[in-house]
Amino acid sequence: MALINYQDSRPIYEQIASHFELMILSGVMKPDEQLPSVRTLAIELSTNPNTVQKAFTDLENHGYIYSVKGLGNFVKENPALRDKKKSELTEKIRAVFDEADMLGFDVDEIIKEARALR
Amino acid sequence: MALINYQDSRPIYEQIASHFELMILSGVMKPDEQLPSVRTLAIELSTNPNTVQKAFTDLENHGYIYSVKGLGNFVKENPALRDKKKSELTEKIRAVFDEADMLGFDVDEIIKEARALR
DNA sequence: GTTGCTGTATTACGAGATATAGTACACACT
DNA sequence: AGTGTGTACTATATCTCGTAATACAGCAAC
Repeated sequence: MALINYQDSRPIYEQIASHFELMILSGVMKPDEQLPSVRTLAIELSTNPNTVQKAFTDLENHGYIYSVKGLGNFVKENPALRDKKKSELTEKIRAVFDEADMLGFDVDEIIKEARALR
Repeated sequence: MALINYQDSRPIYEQIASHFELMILSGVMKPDEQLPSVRTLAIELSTNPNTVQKAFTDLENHGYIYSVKGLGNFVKENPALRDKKKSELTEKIRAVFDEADMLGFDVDEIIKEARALR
């Protein structure tokens, strides 16, 4: 699994956070499951412990994980997060629909083409 | 029309470029119509001429406008741009569909909800 | 030709984000 | 005690974004 991509313009800490966000929301990582330690992951990704820590701090602030000093970071039980994520995706779609409308594109056609690409 | 929004995290030059991109693609601004001068617009937006110029340079590089030294910047005739923009919107939608799939969300339901928001 | 508008180029500076590096301390388990 | 964990802090470097000032070049109207 390519956790981060150096060609990606997004900051490394954000890519790390996104990765675990996906793992948690999709259920691949279960509640109370331990995340890799900041030092371990930093070595694995050839990056810096501080960068990993920033990703973990962000995840904690968003309710995805909790941390125990001396023990590690763990997946947090938080069912509401799935609904929140779904709302975010819906809003993202709505914004694109709006833009398509403003430009006079047929939204149904765009949906159809997007599906054909998969 | 609020051309730029200081609450928006996007850089000012990008917001300016997006604004005129929309004006041009939607047909509100016609081919050979003149854009405001870099100095005028800079004053109007309480920003710097260099910031406006960066937006205009980007627009020129993307084929939206052409510039004549001593005269100004003008909308370029370029019908292919609409197709390009449509492809971009389609790709954006496709990416969200993919993410929704990965998380086990029902794409049809998200589409329905997105439409209900408008 | 002068004036006044336009675009363009260049340099400099500052603030903030991103990332690295090193060090230190606190806590938990064995 | 030793090891691995999270956390905090400082310092440094680089890049982006934006501002600022200046200079030069081209077009049009007088």
